[in-house]
Order: sequence, then C-alpha cells, then structure tokens
Amino acid sequence: MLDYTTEMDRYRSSIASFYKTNVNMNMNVANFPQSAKLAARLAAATPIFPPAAARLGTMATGPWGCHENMNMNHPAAMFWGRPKPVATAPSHHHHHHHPSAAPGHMTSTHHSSTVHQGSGGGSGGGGSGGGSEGGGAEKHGHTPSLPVTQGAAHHHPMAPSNGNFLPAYSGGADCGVMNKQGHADMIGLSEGGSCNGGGVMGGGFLGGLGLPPGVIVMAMGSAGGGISDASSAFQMTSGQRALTDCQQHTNSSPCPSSSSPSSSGVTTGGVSLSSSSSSSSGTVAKRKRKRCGVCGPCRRLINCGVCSSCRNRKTGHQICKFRKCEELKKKPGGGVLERPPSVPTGEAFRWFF
DNA sequence: TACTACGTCTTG
DNA sequence: CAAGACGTAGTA
Repeated sequence: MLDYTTEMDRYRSSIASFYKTNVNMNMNVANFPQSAKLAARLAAATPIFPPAAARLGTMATGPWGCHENMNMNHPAAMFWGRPKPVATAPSHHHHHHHPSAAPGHMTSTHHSSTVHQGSGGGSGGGGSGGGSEGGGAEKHGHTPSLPVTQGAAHHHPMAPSNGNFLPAYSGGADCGVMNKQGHADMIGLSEGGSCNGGGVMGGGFLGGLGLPPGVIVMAMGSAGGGISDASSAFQMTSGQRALTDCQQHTNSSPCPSSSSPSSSGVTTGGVSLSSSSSSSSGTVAKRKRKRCGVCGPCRRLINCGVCSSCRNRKTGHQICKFRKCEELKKKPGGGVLERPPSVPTGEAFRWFF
C-alpha cells in the first residue's frame, strides 16, 4: 500500500513537470511531432468556432475516440478526467446546452473508481483506461463510433462505442498528458490550463453535454487562456483541412452545421466544397472528392495518432482512420446520400445553439 | 515548396 | 477484403 501511494506521488509529480515543460508550450510539441503542428495550426484555426458559442470552442472529438487509443495501454488514453474533485467544477461550467447533460456526468464511477484515484489529488486517473483494458479495443476500430449517438455515450466506460467520450474523463486523472504521439493530441484538450481551470473539459463536461461524438465543447474562457489555450489544447493534424473544410462549406458560416441544413453546401457526396470546380460540371468524375465535413469523422478534428494511418503518415498519406470521411469511405460510384450517414444534417451542432 | 489527404494499385 | 504503399491533387 504504501508503495502505491508513493508511486502515485512520484507519478504525479512527474506529470506535473511534464506539463510544465511540455504543455505549456504549445503542448508537447517535442514529444508529439504531429501534434505539434496541429497545435500551431489550431492556433490559427481556432477562430472558426463561432464566437457565438460564447467561449465555447467546439472541438473535434478527441483522439481518444479512437478505440485504438483508448484501450490500448496507451497512457494517453487516460489522463483525461479528473479525479473526483471535478464533480463540482463541471457543474458550473457547463451550461448545459443539453438537457441530458447535467446529471451526472457519468461519472467517475467506473474506472476511476477502480483504483488509483483514490489518492484523490492528482493525476491518478491515469490509469483508467490505460492499464486496464487492453482488451480488444483495437479493432473495433472499424467504426469508430462516431455515429453513435452521443446521448448514449456515457454509460460504459469502456464502451467501445462512443468513440469520443472516453470513460476516462470522468474518473480520470489529471488532465491530459501522455506520451506517445497520438495521444498528444488529446492532451491538449484537457490541458487547457489545468484541467480544473477549464473545468469544463473535465469529466462531467463532455459527458454531460451529450455532445455529438465528434464534438467537444470547450469552455475556454475559464482557463483564461481563451483561445490561445484552447488552441494548444487540442490539435489536429489536418487542422488546416478540418477547419478549413468547415469554412469552405459554409462560405459564411463557420461550420457545417450551419450550412449543412440545407444540405446545400455539404450535400451529397460532400463534393460541394471546393466542388465549385468539380461538381459544377461533369468533371466531377476525376476530381478528388472532399470530405463532407459533417459526418462524425469529419467533425473530428484530432488525429488519434495511433491508428495505422496516423502512424504511417509518411508512407501512407492517409488521414487518420477515425477522421476519414464517411462519404469518402464509400466508393465513388456510391450512393446518393442525401446526407452523411452518421450525422444527418447539422444536428450534431444543435447543441451549440 | 511543403504538407495533407484522395485515389488507386499492391500485397497479405 | 483489408491494410499498406505510392502517385498526385489541392491547398497554404
């Protein structure tokens, strides 16, 4: 027992230092190359979030979403939530956009409960996902889950399903942090200046809101960091793209959501975007298709960092598996979907308004 | 010019 | 069939 405590202590301190070093700067750039870039971009990109959202920045889902991640022992996966303290914090902050939200944030229950966090303070959490499961996660991969209805998300910590919402949050540990590249991504999220600060990110928050799988709302305000923090908060590799996409769709409105409704922009195939050129005429055929921007994967802004695509970015030239547009997954000839499978219209975004 | 990511071919 | 590798379109 004692040992355990001690360990925890050490663990905590180390994490702390980690933060200082890495997180502060735009996140562990060093450690997470990939992320680093993202971060940078994010900084720039952030703006896309409609101001309206008040200081809520919407963020794409977290990497953890990737099952691959979570379960695996990646340390990364964890560190999300905050031990218990959170209980409070979250509550305030989130303005629940969503009814469902409130209550309980699913809470910490599970995982955390397991062990660690007993210590209360700090990071304990880590463990949550990490160690434990290892299980099979990896492969659920296929469907990242996105589509899942957010609502449901909660329940089970490990539920493979919700990709985005990691069980961890709730119980979790400190705030982000992890190692291994992919994870880096997530880090940011919570990071935002101390998990607490933001509070938001904390456990309850996400769950509470019942956000769409692909989206996370961040209340950056609190962190004080506001955007800047935020930006650092998460990263996405293709930030440029992801974000951009949004912009593109709309032409005016920030994100798909807004525009999507009419399906106008996004519409079928998601070709619309740059489509300007493509779709317009028959040329479409060869044109490279673009992400629809509204499906779960598209909404996700963060690369998981652990999927094969992320890992082989250099050679694979592929977008993170979990971010791969549903539309693009379908073969070109494909169907005519009025709307993206996972999230029809802009529903997902309703929460924000 | 660098980078991301789509499309396609190749491989297991 | 899925995963990986490569060419290259599209964008900053």
